[in-house]
Formats: sequence, structure tokens, C-alpha cells
Amino acid sequence: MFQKEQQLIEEKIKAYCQANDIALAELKWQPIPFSGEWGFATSFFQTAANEAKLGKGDKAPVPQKAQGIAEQVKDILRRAQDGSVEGISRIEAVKGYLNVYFKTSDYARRVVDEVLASKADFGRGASKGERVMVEYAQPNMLHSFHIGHARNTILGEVLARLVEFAGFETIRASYPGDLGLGVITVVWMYEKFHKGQEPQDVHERGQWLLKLYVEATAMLEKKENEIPEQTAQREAFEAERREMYRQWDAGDSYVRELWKTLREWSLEELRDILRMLDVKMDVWFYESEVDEPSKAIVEELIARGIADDERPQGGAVIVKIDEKLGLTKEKYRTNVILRGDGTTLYLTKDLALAKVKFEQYHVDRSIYVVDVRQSLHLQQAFAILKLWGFPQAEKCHHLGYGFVSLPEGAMSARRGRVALFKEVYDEAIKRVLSVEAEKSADIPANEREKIAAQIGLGALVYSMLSVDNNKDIVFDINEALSFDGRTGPYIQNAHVRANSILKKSKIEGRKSDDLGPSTFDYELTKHEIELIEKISHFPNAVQQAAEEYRPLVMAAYAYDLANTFHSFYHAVNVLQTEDEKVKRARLRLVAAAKQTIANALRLLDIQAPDLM
RNA sequence: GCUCUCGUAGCUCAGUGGAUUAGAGCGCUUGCUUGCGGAGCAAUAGGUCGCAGGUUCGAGUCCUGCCGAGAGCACCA
Repeated sequence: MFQKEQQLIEEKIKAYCQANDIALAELKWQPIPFSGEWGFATSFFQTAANEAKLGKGDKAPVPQKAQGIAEQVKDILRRAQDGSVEGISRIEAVKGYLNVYFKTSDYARRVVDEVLASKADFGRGASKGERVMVEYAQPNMLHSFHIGHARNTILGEVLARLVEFAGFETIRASYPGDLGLGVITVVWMYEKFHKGQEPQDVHERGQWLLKLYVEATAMLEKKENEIPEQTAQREAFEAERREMYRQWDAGDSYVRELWKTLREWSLEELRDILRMLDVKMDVWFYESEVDEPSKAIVEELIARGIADDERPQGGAVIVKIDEKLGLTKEKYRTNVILRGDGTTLYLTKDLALAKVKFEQYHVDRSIYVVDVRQSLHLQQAFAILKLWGFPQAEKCHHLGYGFVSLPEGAMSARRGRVALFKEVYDEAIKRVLSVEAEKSADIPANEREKIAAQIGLGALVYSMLSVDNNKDIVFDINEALSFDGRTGPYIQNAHVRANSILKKSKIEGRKSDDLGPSTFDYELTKHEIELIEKISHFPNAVQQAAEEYRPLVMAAYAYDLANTFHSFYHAVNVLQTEDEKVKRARLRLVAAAKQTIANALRLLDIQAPDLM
């Protein structure tokens, strides 16, 4: 926000150092980390170290030398300052740092004016001229959507929002796993034992499919002390399931139709959950549609000498990745891209899909939001893409996320030991409603349900985002749905309070939103200053989160901002401010804070209600 | 055996080269509502940043080794 001033000063420092033969190191600017005044700072430690290495000047320790340089620079800037850098109040040299302070009123006005002028676009980055595809939401079909899938989907969506807002053209892609033996198992169970029994509600039906899977798994699993009849029964079922899978593979129309119907039920549930999470996919890649075309790329890779066909020797089609890359130490190893029987694998399909992403969607960067345990597979895929000659392979990125388990142990779809997203969601609403009944009796009942969903989801979503993506999570519903402390509702509450002040100020006589210009030409309190400072960092937080592909950066920022607002709220009573001019300025500051909190929450895929 | 991730307060986690004093939340202790909403604020207590070396003017942050935890390693996804 203050690049112009920074650049001007930087030029003067460079000119001075050049004239005085000082080996200036790169200037890294940062905000001055003390509250009370604003400005930017840079240190001269590296420069002093450079000087020391060259044996110039006295033998003073580096910190002392740095301080000396900072003082020289300060003097030269002060002398040149008259009118040359507008908005700068003073410059000082402290502990090897050069601190450049802004004029308080100018700084405050510029920050608040910019937020209120840009509104929902405050913090949006300039176009980067690159297209990014984020692939996420790849649940296995017919197994219902659990809390682990929710972590995936939330991370993916927030990442998509971040890169989009930071300035990348963004494509959201879902890749549901709609084939395989696990899927057919449910079809078989349905056809044999449950045809026509399905519930009508979208979510009940989706969850019911998971129950069929659990039932089938129990039926097909070898038990201890089986009597011969049981063994025979089990083996007969197993044979039926395998036969159905074979028929599906052969394109049998009856099995295909059944499969299509169940698959659609499962997709309906997925689409509704995405709607609940406010996720709008641009592209759907179904595993079943990628399967057949992916076989063609195997031939291409063999022809190019990247893959080795060992089928004549009774093997499979493999890629010796390390060898082809000329690596001596094992890193990517060797992997199979086509089974001996000619059927495809996960890797086969991912390679084919990557080709589609590059050639049909022209993506420059490709992000995969996938469980960390698949890290090696994705690294292998990226390495093969590189061998294949795709320059975009360098900009493929695996955003891995840690395993989500339950306090009682790992989730297991086949055992039915899962925390279903919809069930957690319903529980969240229930809990918020009970809090609402106590704290927000004045909110009309029909509004409460909607707000409860926003707050409940806010808690759940934030709990998924406030832990670094590569960390495992033990999903404890009481922690995830906590409303106190470092949580989604805490941030939402800051938004509600800001809104409450603005609303009340209008009721008390103000006609419109227009508060006139901001004039911060009074002595600002510490809390006002900290709030303005925090708001001004939002654009940087957006860029950092997007560049590092780390939703956590934004989650942490949003909490910080809310925390600063809550402190301000308690320390400064806006509506009771006597001086009209000061009151107006403070109201504009509150409006700017509300806007920035709303923008941050939007990036986190969390609603910002006006009441709660 | 090899590869990757991680080890920071009682617990759950931020912080990945520079500033007085390593930060939050939960839990503990104590204050604050006849004040814009207490889903809040303020204060107190709690840390040899796994261990040992090294690089650097400067290391929780980078490198090496060790210890400990988890994950992955060719026809599953």
C-alpha cells in the first residue's frame, strides 16, 4: 500500500551507498513490529557483514556497524526529506534498523479510504496472467461423504478462493472415484438384497449406500471358526461379486444401468454437500470416463521409450523413473502404469488426466489436494510428466493433508466407523440453536436456523483450516464445534459486533451509509492504531497464502484481525464519542474492519452473518 | 533398507534467518456487564524450542549425525 514511498527511500539509500562505496545488501522491508506508530523498516546487518568481510572500516561488531550505517542513512534522508517524501513523519536508526514512520493521520485515512472504496475487492491481487487448476473433492462414490472428505473439500475450496483472489485465473475440478471393486460391491449388495428399498431423501439415501457396503463387507469377510456351509456361502457371494465386476467391465447393459442409478444417487448427495459448503465446481472428471482413454497414453509412453513393456515376459508396463531421470540414489523408484492383463491403475489415469489438464484446459499450474499418504504416487506422476516433456510438470503441486481419525481410532468405511459430514453438520446446527435460544432470543425463529447453519459450519470449517494441512487431525466433535476462543464463531462474532455498531449509528439519526471523508487528525488510541495496521496487512496475507498454497496463513490472519477488533471494541466506545468528527472517523474504521473481516471469512469459505 | 513428514507451555497448535520479553487457544488462578451484544475483554502462572555438533555477525528457523513418533515404498486408490 506504500510502495511508492518505500521505493523513493530505497532509491536514496542506494544512491548514498554507491556514492560512499558501501556494499549494500538487498533491502528487505518489513513493518515496524511495535505498536503505537506505523512505518516500515529495514536492517543493515547484512550490509555491515559485507563490509566487515571486505575489511573496511573499524573492527566493531556487526550489530554496531549496522547501527552506524543506519545512522548515516538516517542523516542523509533527513536532510533530503523536506517535501520530498510526502506522508513521512520521521526517520530513526535503532539497533541496526532504519525505521521510517508515516504520518499517523495520513496513514489511517489512506487505509480506511482504500478499504471502503474497494469493498469486497479490498485485497484482490493484480492479474498474474496464469491459469491454475485445483483438483479436490475426489470421494469414492457409493460410500457417503465423511469428515475426511470434508477436510479435503474445504482445503481445496479455500485454496481455490485464495489463488483466485490473489490474481490467478482459477478452475475448480472434482474427480470422483466412481469405479472399482468397492463400488461394484455396493451394486451387488443392492441388487441381491435391497432392490427397491432405498430411502427417498438425498442424504439418507447416500448414507444408506454406505450401510450396504458395511453389510456386504461383513458378509464377504472370512470369519473365524466358520462352519463349511458358511465358507461355501461366502465363497459363492464372492464369486457373484467378481462376476458382476467382470460384467460391468464388459459393458453389460443391465449391470451398467444399475451402476448408473446408484452412482447418480451418490452424486446427488455429493452435489448437495458441495452446495452446503458453497462450492461451485467448474469441471467434473469421472474416473470411469478417464479409464478407457488412459490406455492410449501407455502406448505413447512405450513408443517414446519412457515406459518399458514387460508383458511379453509375463510382467506389466513399467516406468523406471530414477533410471530415466539419471538418478543414482533411489527416489522415485519404478512404478507400474499398466497391469499385465491390460487394465489401468491410479497412476495411468492420473497421467492421462494431467495431459487433458495441460492440453485441453491449458493450465499453467496444477494443484492436487490429496491425502499425504499418496505423496510418492504423485511425485512419481509429476516425474513421469517431466520425462514426457510437459514443462507444466514443474508447476504441479501436491497439497497433501494429514489423516483425519476419530478419538476411537482410524475411520473405516468398510466397518462403518466414520464421522459422516451430514451428521456432524446436523449436530452443529443443533448445538448452535441451543446457544441461540439462550443468547439471541431477539432473533426471529425463521432466521435462526439459517444463522445456525452459518455459525455451525463456521466452527467446523475453521477447525479444519486452523491446523497446518500436513498435520494429522484427531476429529473430536466437541473441539470442532467449539464456539469459544480461536474458532470460526469468534471471528464471525467480531463481524456481528462491527455490524451492530454501524446499524445502531444509523438508527440514531444517520440517514445513509455515507459518513463523509475520514479525518484521522486527532490523537489515535493504541487500539485504533493496531486495528488499522492489521487491516492494512490483509493484501499481504492474501498473497502469502496463495503463493505458499497455505490456507492456514489466511486462517491465522483472520483470527488476528478479529482478536484486534474485539480488543478495540472493548477499549474504544465508538457511539459515545463526543467529538462528531472523531466519531465519524471511528465509524468509518469500524466499517473498514467489518469489510476486511468479511473478505477474510469469504476466502475461508465461512459466512459472515450480521446477526448471531 | 530407502524416502517423506513431524518433535516448541500440562494438552492442541502457530512461528522456518534478524528488534525490547519465542506466541495463540484450551485448561488453571483473578478481575471486568445500571456502557456499541460477555460466543467477549484485561491480567497472572506455565518453555534448557527432542539431543549433540556445524554454517553465520546472528539459528526455534539452515546443514550433518543421533534419539523418538507417524506415513509411504511396482500390478490398491
